Amino acid sequence: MPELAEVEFFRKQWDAGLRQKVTRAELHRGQRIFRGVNESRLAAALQGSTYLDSEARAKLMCFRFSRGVWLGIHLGMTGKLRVESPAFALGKHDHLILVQKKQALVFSDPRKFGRVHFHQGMEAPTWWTKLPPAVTSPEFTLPLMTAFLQRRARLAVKAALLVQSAFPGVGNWMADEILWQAGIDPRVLCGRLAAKRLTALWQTAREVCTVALDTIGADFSDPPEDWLIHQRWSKTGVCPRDGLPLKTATIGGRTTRWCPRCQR
DNA sequence: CGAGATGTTCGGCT
DNA sequence: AAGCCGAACATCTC
Repeated sequence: MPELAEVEFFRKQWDAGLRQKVTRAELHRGQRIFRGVNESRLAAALQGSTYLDSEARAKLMCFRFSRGVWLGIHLGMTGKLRVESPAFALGKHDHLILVQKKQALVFSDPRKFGRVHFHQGMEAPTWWTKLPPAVTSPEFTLPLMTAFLQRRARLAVKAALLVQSAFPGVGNWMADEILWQAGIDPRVLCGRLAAKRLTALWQTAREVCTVALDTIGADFSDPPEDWLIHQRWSKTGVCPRDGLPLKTATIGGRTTRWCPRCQR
C-alpha cells in the first residue's frame, strides 16, 4: 500500500510512544524483513532506550532512539505501523514490536516485502543520508529532472516516474495521478517530451506530492475529489474531467490507468 | 481457483 | 556496457 504520503501517515502512528522508554523489543527472527540486520544486536540496543523522534523521506522512515540507536523501516507493499496495548502478543504478520509502559509500537507486513534497517552510532547511517532530493524540496529542480529523463530517453515516462533515485517516494498510484494531472500519456517516451511538457510534469509532480502529504500524509483524509485516485481502482473508473472510461495497460511492469482523451 | 496487488531487486538479454 | 524487462519474493483478496 504505502508510498510517500501513506508512509508519512504511518510514521506518525508511533508518535504515541515519543519520549518514552522501550522496556522490551520483540521480533520474529529469520524473516526476510531483517536481512542484513543483526537481530540480536537490534533487540538488545532497543531495550532500555528512549524513542526520541522520527522522520519520513521517500518510502523510508527513520526512528531515532537514545544511545545513538537508528531504526529504519520500509513498508514494502503491505507494511503498516500501529499501536497496541503493552500486553499485546505478536500476531502472525507482526515482525517487530517495541513494548513501552503505556503501549506497544507494532510493525506488521503480511507479504514481507518491507525491510528493517539498524544502526548504532552518533553519525547518521548511509541508508538514511544517501537518499536523493525529495520531489517537494528546492533541490528537486527542473534541470535535475530533465537531465534524468534525457538519460532515460527510451523509457516510457510512466516507468521513469517509478525510478526511486529520481522521484523518491512516488509509487504506482501517484505516478498515474501526476501524468493524468499533467495531461501526459504514460506511454510517451521520455526523450519525446518537449520543454513545455517537462515543465508541466515537474510542476505537477511537486503539486501532487505536496497535496498528498497535506491530506493522506496528515490524517489519511481523502485528496481532492476530482483526483484520478478515486477512479483508478475501479474497473469501471472514468476520467474525472470528461467522464470517458479509463484505459488500462501494463507499463513499466505496473498496472497503469489513464484518460485516452486528456493524456497525449 | 486464478489473477492481481500502492515495492524492490536480481539475472539476463540487447 | 548501460539500459531495459520480466521474474521472483510471500500472502491475501477479489
